[in-house]
Amino acid sequence: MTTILLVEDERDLAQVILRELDAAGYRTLHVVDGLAALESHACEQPDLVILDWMLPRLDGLEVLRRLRKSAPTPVLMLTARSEETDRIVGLEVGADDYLTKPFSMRELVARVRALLRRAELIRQTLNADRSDGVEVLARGALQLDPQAHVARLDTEPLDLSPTEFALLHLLLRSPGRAFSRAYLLDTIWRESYVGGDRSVDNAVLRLRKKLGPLGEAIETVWGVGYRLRPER
Amino acid sequence: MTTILLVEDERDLAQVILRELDAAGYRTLHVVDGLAALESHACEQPDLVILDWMLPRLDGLEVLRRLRKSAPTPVLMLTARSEETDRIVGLEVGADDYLTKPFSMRELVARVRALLRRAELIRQTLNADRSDGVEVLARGALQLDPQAHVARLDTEPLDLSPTEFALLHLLLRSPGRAFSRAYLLDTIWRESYVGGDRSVDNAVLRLRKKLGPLGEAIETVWGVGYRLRPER
DNA sequence: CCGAATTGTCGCAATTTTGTCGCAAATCCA
DNA sequence: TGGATTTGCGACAAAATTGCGACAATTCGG
Repeated sequence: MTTILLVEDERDLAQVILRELDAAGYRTLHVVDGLAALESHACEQPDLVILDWMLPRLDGLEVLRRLRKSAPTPVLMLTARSEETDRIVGLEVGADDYLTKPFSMRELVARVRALLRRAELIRQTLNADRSDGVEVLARGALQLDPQAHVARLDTEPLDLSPTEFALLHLLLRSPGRAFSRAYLLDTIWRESYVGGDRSVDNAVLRLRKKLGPLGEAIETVWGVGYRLRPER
Repeated sequence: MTTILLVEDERDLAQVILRELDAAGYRTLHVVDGLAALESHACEQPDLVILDWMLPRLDGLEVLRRLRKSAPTPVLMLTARSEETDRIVGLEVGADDYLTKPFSMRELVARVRALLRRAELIRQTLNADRSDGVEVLARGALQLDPQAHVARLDTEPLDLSPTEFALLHLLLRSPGRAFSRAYLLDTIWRESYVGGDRSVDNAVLRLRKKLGPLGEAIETVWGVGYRLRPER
């Protein structure tokens, strides 16, 4: 059976989430701090981890970092509102998805399903192309090091804004995949009160400019969004 | 057009909100009590509901509970209290977001937009769920990758419009099955089925052209619609 | 508190897509 | 075969989407 590990210290919220996942047919585990999370993960090998950002003993970011070193288990992070910087940092460390509090149970379950499905697909296709968020990504003369938070073009460092960096990182993580504007807004922007579709356009515009000739590798998928053209 | 149902008994506040939503380009409906809310929701099927917590005749929480039994319409709750317990109870029943009074119109509109966006995203995800939307489909030299949103003919990418892509995707998902024009309009054109049958014809026409020789694989089912001829 | 960097918004032009119409061609049915 | 339907298809206009510059709001150091 599919097992989900919930790492959440707010008891009330945790109760609600557990009941919901249970009802959705998943086996659930629950721990309330970061160290326990690592232990439980090592010993139970859950199929997915739901991880709160703020935790006693070891915060969510650090937990995520360490998880990533041991296994590719998909991670859904829970963050409180307006932790924008943290969010982008989290993306770079390799969380697979985010939910901003407050969120509905309906949405949580939907995301869990989506993540599990994606993980399954990756397992099936043996897609080695999947990055675990800490490895250096490259495409042609372009290179991106998530840990160092540096992108280079022909060894020349690119001066990217946080948004541009996150966008490029996301695109590089899945070359060839088309991202809808809605998905990008939900993944990179995340704050509910910002951004219409035009914001995405502009972010892409600015990134394309900074990438110079390689900017053309970011293709427009008409009526949908954008995609990084795979390396031949 | 996107329709929003506002359930709010304070007339003054309601006026302000309605004006704002109107200015933002949404179609608005307004009722002042819980029972009317359920009726209106059943009959108008709005895309989003803004629901006050305290209402005459049937309180917001109960309305929410009943709404959830009938439809997944996203709900934004307005509440005067900000206690943790209320938040938890609300989330459990399935509210999608909260606003605590007083709030700014700017924020309200932003949240509305975000909720609608997210609802669209969830709809997409669930849709993909139902129809194996992530597997690469193929038929002869033709290949379609839903994730990348790319179709190829002999490894050569085809430049398809959104409608053409959706149509080809649908056909490839069920080779041999005949689709009526009515069904296609309902499935691909969705609510915007302003188009008549001729729109379908044209979409097929354009798709056939772009498919070249393989265009003939899309057969006309006289008096009904179209079908993709199965591979031998 | 001031300047620089970042980012959201707006407007307009350019591009692409899509619905409609008219007529020819094909199909069906008696 | 002949007439009634239905479909194929080119052309055009309307609508939708995107590119992109300009500007404003915001943030962040110093």
